[in-house]
Amino acid sequence: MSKQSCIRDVADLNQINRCIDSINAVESSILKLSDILKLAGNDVRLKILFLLSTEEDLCPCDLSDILDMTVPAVSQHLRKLKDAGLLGSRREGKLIFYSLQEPYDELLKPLFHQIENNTIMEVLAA
Amino acid sequence: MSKQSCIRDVADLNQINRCIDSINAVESSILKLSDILKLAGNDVRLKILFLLSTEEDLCPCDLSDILDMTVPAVSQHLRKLKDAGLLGSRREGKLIFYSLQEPYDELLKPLFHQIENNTIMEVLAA
DNA sequence: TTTATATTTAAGCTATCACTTAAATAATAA
DNA sequence: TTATTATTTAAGTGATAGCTTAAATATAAA
Repeated sequence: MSKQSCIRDVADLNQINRCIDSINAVESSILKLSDILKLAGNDVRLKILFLLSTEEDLCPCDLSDILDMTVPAVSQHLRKLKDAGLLGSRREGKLIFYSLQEPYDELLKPLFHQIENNTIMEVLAA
Repeated sequence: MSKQSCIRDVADLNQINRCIDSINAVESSILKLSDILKLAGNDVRLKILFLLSTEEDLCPCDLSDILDMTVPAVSQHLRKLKDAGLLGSRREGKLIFYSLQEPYDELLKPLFHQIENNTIMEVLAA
């Protein structure tokens, strides 16, 4: 309210206050979800997440081949996903295998479902 | 394959080729979805989308009050969402009302569901 | 130990993001 | 017309993203 305010007399104050309350009630969820979506909102990372939704686990070296990117570039994406808790990792000798963490699997499933069914492209066409 | 290749002999070439094929099959869907998620991966825009999933429509002036932001800042977010086709707009005199476009409503519904149920925060706690 | 492999980290660079303020545009009212 | 209100657009700025290359770290094999 501080910076400015709608001054037109047709403004629906009920609606505005309802919206303010609505946002207040979910503020922290929104912040958390937008952080997750920010990570998923990059084609390289979305590919990694998508692959790990079906593959048990993958190492940076594999992903570098699959995505046709340098290993450091892949590694830096993996780090972000791991820092946010979306991925876990396990060492096996010289290799480090990354896998999708359970709860995020659930969260992302509906989106991946749309990818596999190419529903997204239908949306695009509409 | 160009830049480098896994040279370890334990590399699962079957898995790598399966992944390459898998990504190729959904490449365009991934690109489209990551663009959408990039837009949703910002707390201001996610709030706008969330509000418009329940409110019929809202104008920049209302959103400026609700989100406590300057009108130009709101307007620039709305522009991005509209350019991507997530929002539509309708003029009514001096006011311009933005609303969520149908197919994206469907796409985002599962995410908003998680917000409303605070499932996200449970994930966070896990 | 030395060597090789896998991965991470660091530094640098360009592009993009999200805001700010000021100016431009559009519609209405006086 | 002029003035007011709603919105957009534009220019400028500091912060961040995502890559590159080079160097550091970690494990295992010779």
